[in-house]
Amino acid sequence: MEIPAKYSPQEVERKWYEFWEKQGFFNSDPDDREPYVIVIPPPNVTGVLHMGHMLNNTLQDVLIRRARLKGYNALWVPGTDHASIATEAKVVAKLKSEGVEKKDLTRDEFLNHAWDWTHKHGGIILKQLRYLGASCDWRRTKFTLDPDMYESVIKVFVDLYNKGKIYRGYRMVNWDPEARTTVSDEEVIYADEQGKLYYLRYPIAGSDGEYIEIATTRPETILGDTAIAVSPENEKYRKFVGKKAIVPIANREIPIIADDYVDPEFGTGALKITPAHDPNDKEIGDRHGLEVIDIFNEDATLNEYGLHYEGMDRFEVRKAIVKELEAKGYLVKTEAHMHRVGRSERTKAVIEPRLSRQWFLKMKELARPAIDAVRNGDVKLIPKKFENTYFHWMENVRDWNISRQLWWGHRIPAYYYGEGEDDFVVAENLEQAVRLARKKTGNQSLTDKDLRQDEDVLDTWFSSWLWPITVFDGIRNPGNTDFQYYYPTNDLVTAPEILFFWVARMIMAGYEFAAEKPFENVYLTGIVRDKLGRKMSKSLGNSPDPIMLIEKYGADAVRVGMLLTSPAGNDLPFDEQLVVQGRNFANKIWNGFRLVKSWKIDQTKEQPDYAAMAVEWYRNRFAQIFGQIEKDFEQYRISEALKKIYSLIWDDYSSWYLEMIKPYYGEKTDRKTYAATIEILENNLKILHPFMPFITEEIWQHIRERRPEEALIVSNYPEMKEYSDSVIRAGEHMKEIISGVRKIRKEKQISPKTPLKLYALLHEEFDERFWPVIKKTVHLSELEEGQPEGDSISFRVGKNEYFIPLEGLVDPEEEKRKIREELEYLEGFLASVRKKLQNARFVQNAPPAVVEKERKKESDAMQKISVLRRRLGE
RNA sequence: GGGCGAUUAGCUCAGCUGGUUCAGAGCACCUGCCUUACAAGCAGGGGGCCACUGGUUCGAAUCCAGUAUCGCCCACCA
Repeated sequence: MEIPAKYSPQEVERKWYEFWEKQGFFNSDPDDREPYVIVIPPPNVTGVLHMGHMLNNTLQDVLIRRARLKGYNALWVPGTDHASIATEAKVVAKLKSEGVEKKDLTRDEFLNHAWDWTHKHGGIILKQLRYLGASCDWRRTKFTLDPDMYESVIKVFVDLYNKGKIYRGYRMVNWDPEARTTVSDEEVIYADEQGKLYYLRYPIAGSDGEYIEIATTRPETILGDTAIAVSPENEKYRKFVGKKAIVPIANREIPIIADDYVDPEFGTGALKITPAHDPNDKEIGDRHGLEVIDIFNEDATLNEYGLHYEGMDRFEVRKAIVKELEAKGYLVKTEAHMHRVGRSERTKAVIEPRLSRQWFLKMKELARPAIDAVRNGDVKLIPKKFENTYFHWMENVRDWNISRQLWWGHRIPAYYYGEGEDDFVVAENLEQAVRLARKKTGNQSLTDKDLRQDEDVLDTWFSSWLWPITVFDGIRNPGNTDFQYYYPTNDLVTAPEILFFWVARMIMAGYEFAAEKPFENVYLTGIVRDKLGRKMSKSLGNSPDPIMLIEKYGADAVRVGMLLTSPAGNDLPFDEQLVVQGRNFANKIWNGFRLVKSWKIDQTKEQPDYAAMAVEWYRNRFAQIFGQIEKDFEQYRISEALKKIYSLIWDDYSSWYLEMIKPYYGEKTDRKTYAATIEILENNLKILHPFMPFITEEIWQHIRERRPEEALIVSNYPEMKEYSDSVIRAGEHMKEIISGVRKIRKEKQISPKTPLKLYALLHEEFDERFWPVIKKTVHLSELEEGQPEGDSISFRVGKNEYFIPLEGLVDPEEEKRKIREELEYLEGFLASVRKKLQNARFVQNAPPAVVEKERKKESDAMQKISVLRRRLGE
């Protein structure tokens, strides 16, 4: 069989993915094994894969594949989120481009369009995950608007309502005038923006030219003013309190009140109060029983309270009204002013605080068990630093506005039968609603025709907070086998950006609806950034297309590239170079395999000593590194684990082990060594498989014919083994000897083909079983103890001295200079050790083991020094 | 404004319970090599006052305090 010198991942990856899926290796059903479960953070149904998903899902796949190899019943549940605001915005935009306005459509018509869109674009991202190698149980794919999911969400709403945790409130909410919906606090992005502070004078009613001066950033809202507030401490304004001021232009009289909220130092010390358009003003208004005048329409144009500005946009009005105020002499001055402006995460529109009737969920009680869970370690956040942020948020959690003025989503199951505040019922369906409404009103003739369902839908997160429960149907049918077996799940891998949106709320939902945490560990990834440290985004165009990367370098390479430099919680500065490194690694592995495969076996040949030793050494080395890798995994140091595997395979296995056992040119290898090498290779493949599933499976299947159920993906993970420190230490010594010889060859330009003699003066023990390995690896003709006659070049490893006789090539002065240099260093070192030992306080206070160590250093250094002195003939 | 975290080689980061397994890795860089697995490679090499200032200690990259810079989160200053 001809194996190409360059590994080409493209067909290989397709082939094995299809094979795995067809064999059902991704599938999981309850059995008597211990389950290991991850639920995917459901991506937006119409989204496409970006670099953040790549990182996220690679991590999940690594964890799942490793668990599968370790014999767990591993399940990774995939799915998508309906993403109400994002998807609706896309559908609205698409319709608009076709000349159709949402407002001209009925709800059903619009939803039909939305479903069309979803069917057309939905699931692309799931297909893309397959290219990455994601080993999800695709049979279990869920969508948050699936009928069973929908039903669960509604059931939860009704339940919470009946428990008194959901209420309707007339509240100040974040209004996105472009999407014409409320958005949650978390969906508002605040940034400092340059604005202006306008100083305006309001005449005092009934006075003679007296006025009070206020400062505002929003002059257009004066039409909604219902008071002027000053600080009660403020001497200057005390005389005005209780009097009335006249709103410019509107010419309405409004009271002047005193309230502690007002900072006498800021602006003019007097504050105009517009309860309809500012949360603080609303609070002040509530305290003082002020009128509320809402001057805006849904799209933030002015309504009839805007007088002659009616119909104009808020920002145009701002410009216009400033001119009018100036013309009429009300404007005192304008100052530049930096202030924080909130914008909608989705539409970027400036958020308008708006009073409206919304549905809220009380959070305080729900938060309590979720706080405890993290505090007592039932749920662990990785890295731990996020716990502080978590607690801070949870302890100051505010009620959650769960209604959205959108159509795409779970429709709020409230049914109205009248116009009154309380003329509604909450029920799982219309039929029940009728029953409840009849009971509530006492009107038995009431029918479904008399009921109107609430027009709004629920916040997307109101369905995703149930995700780990609903994917197993744990709301509707908590007794079912899947739910009993798989819940709670094990690990969750997600971005810290949605710690509150999603993770915290899932923990709350877990305890509220399943009486149990939803997962044990939350691994928070970083943000993928570009080389310049900018967040990758579509608008910047700095994000590579992950699918293109996979096509160019292979999924294995991309996975390695993503993981090489991404410790938990740290941002990942992505550079295509990392993927190149991954690709090169794949090629390295491939060629290592080609080498082994090229060896011919001599069935009768005895195993040479060097090979026996090489095998022993590598097995020990593997056991050592494997232990470290397992520890890294326990601590979710996945990047570290990968780096260790990378170096084990590249350095220890390829550069050392394979070179050590490589048969002499033209010779065959013996059976025993070959078998050991295959076993070693297979173990390497097993620990690498979670990171690079495709190439490992490909090689695994090339090693020998295997039945389908013998595939690597479902094989068994290596066991932890004891290893010999002394063999590993001697191995390091050996590496140094070999490097020493190579260095001399290089310096003296001696071809690797020229045999050399090596003499060794051993002042400390060295495992002599390594001699044959050294002899072979650096092509020695002879190896003797002692010191050679005549000129030679020497080097030192530990306390031992090694010499290569090189008659005529040696410059004795040069040799002496090297020795003196080394002596100098050692003497300096010795002096520093002695200084420590002569310090009585050190000897007294330091632990005996440390002192002992220093003594050993001292004697070692002295020995080395005397060895070198002798060589100088001193 | 409040809180949290970071600062180690040109870049990205390890360095866990203070003591040569403490100054490390990968990439990048430099010098040789197309050596019969791999130039997507091999062999070798240079490079750091561990942000700054103090403190604790026999001993500090590591612990403490302050300063500076950066990042993140939270917050209603018009």
